[in-house]
Amino acid sequence: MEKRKNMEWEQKTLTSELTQGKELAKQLMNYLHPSASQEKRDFLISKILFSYEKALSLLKRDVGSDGESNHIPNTMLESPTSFGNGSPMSEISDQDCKNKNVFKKRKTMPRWTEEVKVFSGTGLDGSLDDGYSWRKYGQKDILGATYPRGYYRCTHRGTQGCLATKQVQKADADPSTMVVTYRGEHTCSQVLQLARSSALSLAKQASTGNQNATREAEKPKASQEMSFGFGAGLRVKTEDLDTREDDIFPSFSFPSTLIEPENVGDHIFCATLMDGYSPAFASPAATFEPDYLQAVSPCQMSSFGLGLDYVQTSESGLSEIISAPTSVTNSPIGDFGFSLDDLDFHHFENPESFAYES
DNA sequence: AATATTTGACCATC
DNA sequence: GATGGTCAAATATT
Repeated sequence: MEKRKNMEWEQKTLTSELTQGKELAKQLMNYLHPSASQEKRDFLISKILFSYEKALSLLKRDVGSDGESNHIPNTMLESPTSFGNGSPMSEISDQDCKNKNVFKKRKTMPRWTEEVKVFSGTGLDGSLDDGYSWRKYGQKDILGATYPRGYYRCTHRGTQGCLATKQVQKADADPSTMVVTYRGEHTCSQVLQLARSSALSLAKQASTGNQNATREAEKPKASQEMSFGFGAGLRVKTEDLDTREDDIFPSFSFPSTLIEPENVGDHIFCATLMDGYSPAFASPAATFEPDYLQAVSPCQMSSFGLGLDYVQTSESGLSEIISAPTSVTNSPIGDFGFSLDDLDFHHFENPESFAYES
């Protein structure tokens, strides 16, 4: 029924992504000549990467073998056999499904979440923009809570099947504090593409040493929004790390492959921060090279140059406390003027240098 | 069963 | 018409 539909859809998406990756790779072959546009190559490469990351994301979600991923929607748990032929899940027999050991963990740990507490100052409130576009789909008075909880999903759910959602709620104690809980990963290309152009720009500057080369080029909308939303001096704090292995080293879709596990260990903050976002610069070993194009999520961008602490919460999530401590006005974007283009390059080489703010 | 989350229809605004 | 909010009902979770 509903779940079946969902899974069929995911399989379609998976096939589509893989097919697209294949087609893009074919296209790339036509641009292999040195005379061909490097930019086009870069573009194709990053598109291919994205396609595969998205496909992997779907697979992880579906297969989710023990420890590998606990980011499994409950909707996937109840009728695993309804997967079509060829699907990884079709390998799982009915008996397996009845074996509690197989799915027990998933039952108790439904979805992975990321929580963000946003201490917004006056004037920013719930409209605080995290760079993604959301559509509100519900609101509910929560028992014991003073303020209602708003439910949002990614605008690109329909078009790109992005399953990310978030909940926004004012903190009981402090109405000026917003508690934002993120659920699911963004698989939409919105952020990726916005960020890519900027990353490309930066990479070029770095490689050529020409600071002005692409300055005019792209000021990604996302980073501008971020500067608007978070620019008023965000603060994020880290607190109670969950002890569950899966949560400390969450598996993740996007360019998580770029993080070597050992490096993740060294930077739990970064690893968890990037969980759900793009961890391109999470690893201390991650170098930033022109042909190493990666997406930068708005969250990351916001973290560059702005003190951010992130909070891993008990609910297998990541929390982020963002505060606008002082007078906050609805300053226009330009007032903050923050964008990747304005960042010093060393920020990328020393992720930890900007990650914390004690 | 109670509560939380999502859906889907409807409406408003640009 | 595209986009996004509201709200009751349906569904999922605890």
